[in-house]
Amino acid sequence: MATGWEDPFDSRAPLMGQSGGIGARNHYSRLMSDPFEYDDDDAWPGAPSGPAPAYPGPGGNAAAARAAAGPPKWLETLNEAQREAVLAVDGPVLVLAGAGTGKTRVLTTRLAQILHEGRARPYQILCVTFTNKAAREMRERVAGLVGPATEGMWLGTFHALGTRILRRHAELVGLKSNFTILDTDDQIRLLKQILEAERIDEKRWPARMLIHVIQRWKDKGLTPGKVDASDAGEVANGRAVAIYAQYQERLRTLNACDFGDLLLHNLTLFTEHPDVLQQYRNLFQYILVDEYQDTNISQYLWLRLLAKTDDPKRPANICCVGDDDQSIYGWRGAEVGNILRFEKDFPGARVIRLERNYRSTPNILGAASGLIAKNEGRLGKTLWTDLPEDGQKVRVRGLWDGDEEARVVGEEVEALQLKGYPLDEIAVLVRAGFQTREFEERMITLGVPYRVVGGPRFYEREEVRDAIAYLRVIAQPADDLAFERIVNKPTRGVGKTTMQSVHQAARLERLPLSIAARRMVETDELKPAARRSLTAILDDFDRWRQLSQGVDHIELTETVLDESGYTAMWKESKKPEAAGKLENLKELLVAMEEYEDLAQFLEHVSLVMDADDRGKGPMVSLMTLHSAKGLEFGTVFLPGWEEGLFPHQRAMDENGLAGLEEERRLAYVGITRARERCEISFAANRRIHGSWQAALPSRFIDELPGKHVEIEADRGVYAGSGGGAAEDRYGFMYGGGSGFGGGGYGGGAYGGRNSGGLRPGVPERGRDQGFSQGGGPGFQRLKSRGLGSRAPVIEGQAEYIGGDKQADWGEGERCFHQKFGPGTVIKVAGDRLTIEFDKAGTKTVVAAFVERPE
DNA sequence: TAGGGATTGTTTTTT
DNA sequence: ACAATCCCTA
Repeated sequence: MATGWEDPFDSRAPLMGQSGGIGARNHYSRLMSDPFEYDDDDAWPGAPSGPAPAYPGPGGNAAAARAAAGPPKWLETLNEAQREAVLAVDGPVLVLAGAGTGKTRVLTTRLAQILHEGRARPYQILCVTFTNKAAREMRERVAGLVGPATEGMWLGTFHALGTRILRRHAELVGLKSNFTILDTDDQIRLLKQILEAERIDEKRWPARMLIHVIQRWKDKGLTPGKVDASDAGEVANGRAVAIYAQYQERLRTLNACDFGDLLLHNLTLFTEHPDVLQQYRNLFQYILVDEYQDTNISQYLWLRLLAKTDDPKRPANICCVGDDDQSIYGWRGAEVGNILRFEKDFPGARVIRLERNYRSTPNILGAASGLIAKNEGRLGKTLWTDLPEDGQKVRVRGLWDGDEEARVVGEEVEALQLKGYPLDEIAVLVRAGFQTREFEERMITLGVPYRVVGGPRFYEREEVRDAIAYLRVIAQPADDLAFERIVNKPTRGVGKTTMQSVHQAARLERLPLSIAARRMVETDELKPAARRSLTAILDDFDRWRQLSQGVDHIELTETVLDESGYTAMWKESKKPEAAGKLENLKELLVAMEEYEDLAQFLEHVSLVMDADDRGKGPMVSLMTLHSAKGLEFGTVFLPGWEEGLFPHQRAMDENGLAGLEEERRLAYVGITRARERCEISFAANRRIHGSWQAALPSRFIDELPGKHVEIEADRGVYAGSGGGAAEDRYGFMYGGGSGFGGGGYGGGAYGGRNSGGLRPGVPERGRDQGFSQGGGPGFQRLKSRGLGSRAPVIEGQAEYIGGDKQADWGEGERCFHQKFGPGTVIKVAGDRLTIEFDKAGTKTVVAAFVERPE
């Protein structure tokens, strides 16, 4: 260590045997018993009283000179609280950053400040985010402030950073450093095998559910030995812990990790090898954590291990940024408690509140604040803004059913579009993924470009995963899961029975599948046909492995996909999605170019590779409230605010008040995404799982403070269809007038199969029953009058949007639509095509969305 | 071994 | 309604 400041992990120096004397060991032994005790009261070493000693900067003269040149200009544009958060670099700091208060700005500026002052080298900074996207943005923004000085910074997701560390020390936890990272699919397949061997009825204890249980344990930092037996209860006939242990065992033999392991093994590594922990503690002089409210316990423990300094006089330089009001991931193990107990963990911690909102109008802010105030157990913040204009009130609209709701939103979007309002400033945020569908269809018929954010991720698609599986087997012959996945895909006569015998042999000889298979084909154990097929594919793999030494990973992939018959399989397929799959395979090759070699690509594909965001041009965004966190839009539509859907019934059933409060935070997140316009809506009738359900307006609507909200009767929509009752209906709804449709039905919980239809009952909350109707005949009548039929509306508007261009299509021509599949054009009107789809029925769509068939 | 008919469940999502 | 998965038969 020449300078003492090099990152030992970036030089290829051997890692073990450094530091970690006896004194240190005692110190750690105390620690070792503690990290897994989440509830203990053990406190962190306190911050020293008085000003923290300036940390001796390693940056040398250049940094000193920069520091002497006066405060950097970026400080000038910060408000007081922000500046405080940026400058408080010594000691533990918790930044409570409300929505739209410039959180990212503070984080990035703080990083820049640390680098600028020469307090630490980039590699001495650990900065953790939750998503790759956040990490990328952060890096870009910091680079924008201080330039290339960010190189080498440990900036990434918990998992990416955990992986980086784990690869360095894999042997210490029984892995090899080239371990594979499994995704959910692989996990389930593996678990199924274990369940089968254990003779556990998969019907009664589905692998999906058990993997969830195991995951939850991992989230808590619990290895099989640490799980409290009573915690497992009756799950899997009381054998859940044993299964967990076996699962871990199998992972180890496969030289694989699931996502949870990436951190869990880090915890094991750090507690069992204090000298290793010591190195990282020495290394990381500053730790920054984004979205702290979303950390789970294992992440918390990881941070806690790393943040603790060996010198009790020196405080941990850890800065966590978060917002308890935006904690919406409790269901996947996030522990709001982490943020609530920060001051206890780090006595003397400074807590800085960012409350000045730069995003939304006073009305939007007021509505959101009023709503979130109904939650208990908050750290408490009061967002404020000094915008002079209150802006438009938050509009709440009650509508007849989901179709109408989608139509109204569609119309508004269209109106905004005509006014020249940029489409990418518009978002429709829904509670659950399936809700995007009706809006999608609406946008298609209107010809409004849209994008669904957060659909299936690119690398999760079947064809991409298959292709990757081939590569994984090439890179790692021991990768059984990958081998199994593609050994008979395309079908090549290596079926279940063959694989069963291979499995058996593999288990007996404790060999990886592909090795066992190689041995078997050299004997007479298999039937000749199976033996021939299996030999062929094994030879293929041998050949490809050879090839991988000679050519780059792109060429290799091309060859493999071609020679394996995989591409041919999709080319011959008649499935409507086949063309898209081939497209994705090409896309994969393009994506691979970003990586240097196969190993690097494989590393990133499971951790980092994002969904293809090749959406071009301005588009309306459709997404769930969860995926909207962190984003902002000029106009936000929030449909589906109905009891049972939002708040979601299951959230309440499974988590009671805590579940409800998380739903409320979700609503808060939704509203605070909007800068100037926020429109909430709910429908009286909604079709869920095929059957119509009457629904009550969400309780959250009641909770919105009246002075920031306007409840709107959307006349016109029903004019002439409901015998004049429509307008009254809405007046009554919130004004307490007389009823429509007789009321009396309600209870809008969405039940299962058997609750189909409407059931009599009294709304739970004793509210006015106004808006719940009985569906039935009246509803049918409405539908048949054309409320549900789209054609008249569409054609009327086609002229506005489509102009006079005649689409280049002829009637009777065959065509293909990304969403609806193949079909036949039956009518051409301007750029609108009416198409009879083979599967999806007859629809009118914009020609631009339609392609020629292959 | 493969493909078709029955069965089943259907919140949110990152890594 | 719908899709994914499972089981069974050809």
